[in-house]
Amino acid sequence: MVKAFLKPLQKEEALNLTGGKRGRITIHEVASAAGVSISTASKALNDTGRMAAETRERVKRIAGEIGYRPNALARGLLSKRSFTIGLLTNDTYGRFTLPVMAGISDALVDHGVSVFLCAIEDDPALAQTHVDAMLDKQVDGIIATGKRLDRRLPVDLSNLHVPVVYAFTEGTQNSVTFRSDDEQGARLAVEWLAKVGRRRIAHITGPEEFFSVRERAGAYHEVAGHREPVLYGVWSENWGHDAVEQLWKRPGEKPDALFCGNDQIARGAVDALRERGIRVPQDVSVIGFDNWEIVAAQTRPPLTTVDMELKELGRQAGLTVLALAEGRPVEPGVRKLPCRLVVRQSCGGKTPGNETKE
Amino acid sequence: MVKAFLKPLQKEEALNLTGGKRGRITIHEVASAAGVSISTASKALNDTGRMAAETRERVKRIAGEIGYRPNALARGLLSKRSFTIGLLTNDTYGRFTLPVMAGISDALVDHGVSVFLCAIEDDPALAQTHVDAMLDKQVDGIIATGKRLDRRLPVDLSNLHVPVVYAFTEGTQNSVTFRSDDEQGARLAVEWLAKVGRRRIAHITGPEEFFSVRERAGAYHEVAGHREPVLYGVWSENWGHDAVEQLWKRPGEKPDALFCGNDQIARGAVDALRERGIRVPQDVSVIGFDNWEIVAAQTRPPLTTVDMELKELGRQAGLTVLALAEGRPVEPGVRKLPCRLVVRQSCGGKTPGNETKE
DNA sequence: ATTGACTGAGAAAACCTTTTCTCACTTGAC
DNA sequence: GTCAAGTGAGAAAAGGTTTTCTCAGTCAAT
Repeated sequence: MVKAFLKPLQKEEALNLTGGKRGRITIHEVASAAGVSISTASKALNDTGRMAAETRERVKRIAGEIGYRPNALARGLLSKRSFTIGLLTNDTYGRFTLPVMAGISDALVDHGVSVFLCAIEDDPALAQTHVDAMLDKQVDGIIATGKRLDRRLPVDLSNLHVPVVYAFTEGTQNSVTFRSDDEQGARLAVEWLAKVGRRRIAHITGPEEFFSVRERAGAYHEVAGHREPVLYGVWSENWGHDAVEQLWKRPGEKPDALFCGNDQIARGAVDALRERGIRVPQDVSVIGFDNWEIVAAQTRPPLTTVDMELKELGRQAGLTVLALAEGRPVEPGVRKLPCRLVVRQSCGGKTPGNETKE
Repeated sequence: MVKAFLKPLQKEEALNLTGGKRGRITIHEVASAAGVSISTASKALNDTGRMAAETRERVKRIAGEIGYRPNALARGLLSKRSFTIGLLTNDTYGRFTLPVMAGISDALVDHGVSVFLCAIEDDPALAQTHVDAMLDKQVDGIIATGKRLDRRLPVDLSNLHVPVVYAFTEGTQNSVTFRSDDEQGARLAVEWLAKVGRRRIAHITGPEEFFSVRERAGAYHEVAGHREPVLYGVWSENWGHDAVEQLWKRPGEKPDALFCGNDQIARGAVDALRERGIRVPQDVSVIGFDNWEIVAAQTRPPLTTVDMELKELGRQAGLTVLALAEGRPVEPGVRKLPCRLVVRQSCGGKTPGNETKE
């Protein structure tokens, strides 16, 4: 590769950019190129004020020609709007944060809003540092997101003077919180199993102290109708594997379907069934939760599962924080967004094409 | 939940914040509270200028008491430094981006730098929109990252007037690019297999058009010494599974070790071996690549694999873009960062404790 | 010819900091 | 008692933009 230092290169760049004058093109350049004052230039570009249509057009044309772009810092200083929001998350691995982030970005990019992503582990000091940095940079709002519905971020966001929206994490009093409707999602799963003809549905899931685990288990009991005990455990493939061992060692009738608390558990269960020579989906149907592509789509057979629509959740959180930033009224409270069933092959039933979204 | 609208709530907040005067506390408030001019206040807070030690202390104390925080927009307008950088990625799933992001953030948070995350799918228009938005916001620099070493992002960053650093994606002439040393990583893997006593090592990997696939295969040939053909395929568990079928259907001696191009392939291979009644690691050692925890740690047995140290890569990219932003000279070129072997159980050999980092 | 309304455009203030320049005052030396 | 040097602190400009205010000029109506 080349040996030259980068410093001189930058100088070259600066040179061929504005022909000697350092820095970016400002509205002053536009004004003088168009032969008007900066106030007129500003008004022309923003479609405000009064002026001859010809003048307005000329200014706009020239601005376009010389590649003028307004300095958002200067604009923000005056308007008190930075067109920037902060996304705070303690989900290091990004399983939940990334889809949420994608949704936020998707919803806000058209409004010219950019997103600061701040991954605070579970470190209160780090979290505070990031929040302070964001506030210093005059973010228009903050979205807090996490990996668990029933846990708070390790930082208090309740008395900031910018709006805060919570997504997939527990919010404060009088805040706006978006979360998935786990009850409805679980119902979707169990109803699907019933629809494909299953009657003896077992439920293998995560730790009972998770709120969403209890909600899903509640819906399971309600829909399945029987009093089959729920197998609580951890969120791992190993647990799914072990739970199947337990179930099949028990005397009496075996289940003909497994509703698993997440895709990893489902995957472990599928593996255990195969090891026992039980066919999925012919002998037993297995359904997961999360639609974590990397797990659900790669399992053999690919998992039918419940998608929490996190991207949509992010989209709505983004639009809401924007609304609050613009002073539009928003009703506080918890908003539950419906889940969606993704049919693949692990339950049998009709598979309407390739159901993998995005 | 409560029925009240959020609008009046915000007003309340604004009220108890500065006692009637809307908005944040500025240096004016500090100055008048301390009985000095704003210039003196500024100099006191920034440890510049000359003044009585007592004055400086008093200003600082009062600033702390009333909770003054300088407005980064105003500061940036003047200093032409926004303490903000942009991270551009086309890795929607975040497998590579998240660790890189974590490293960047980790390295820069102490310098007061925040990071805009922009996920451009592979959409040139979206990418341009995001780049423009970042430039408008006066980012001090941009880091481009991707999911493939030998592919460019769908946007030209070569003539920006802010520094650009490439991480885990192909850069332009005279740029700074950070990437993992796949050759060294592959050598690490094969040498480890040799060290645990394996001699007939096969290599199952991804598509040959990937640069990193060719590099790893090259190192494999070199270290393994023999002319065993490489099995090229795709990055999926299914391929790992199928490749084992192929290998074991072939006449002649079977391999006693598999070096897999990524963890997913390794996982598929382990599954296939188990189905054939071959024990891992007693009969065959399997090693992966990527150290994707979710795959590597959940496989039974957990995979020994190669970690590309993406977080460190991000850290260095962050520090480099910062250096460039501050005008410090940086030698252009491609920097290869060494990989690290993560020993779990799929190869046998000694397992020095729990080797999962972070 | 005078008024009134309207039009097009510029001057200046404001946003919040930092930095340079200036100035009044003190002190020590001759 | 004058001068030079040094000290502490404030005034003002700058950064790029938006917005309000002002003003000169035009035109139609009286």
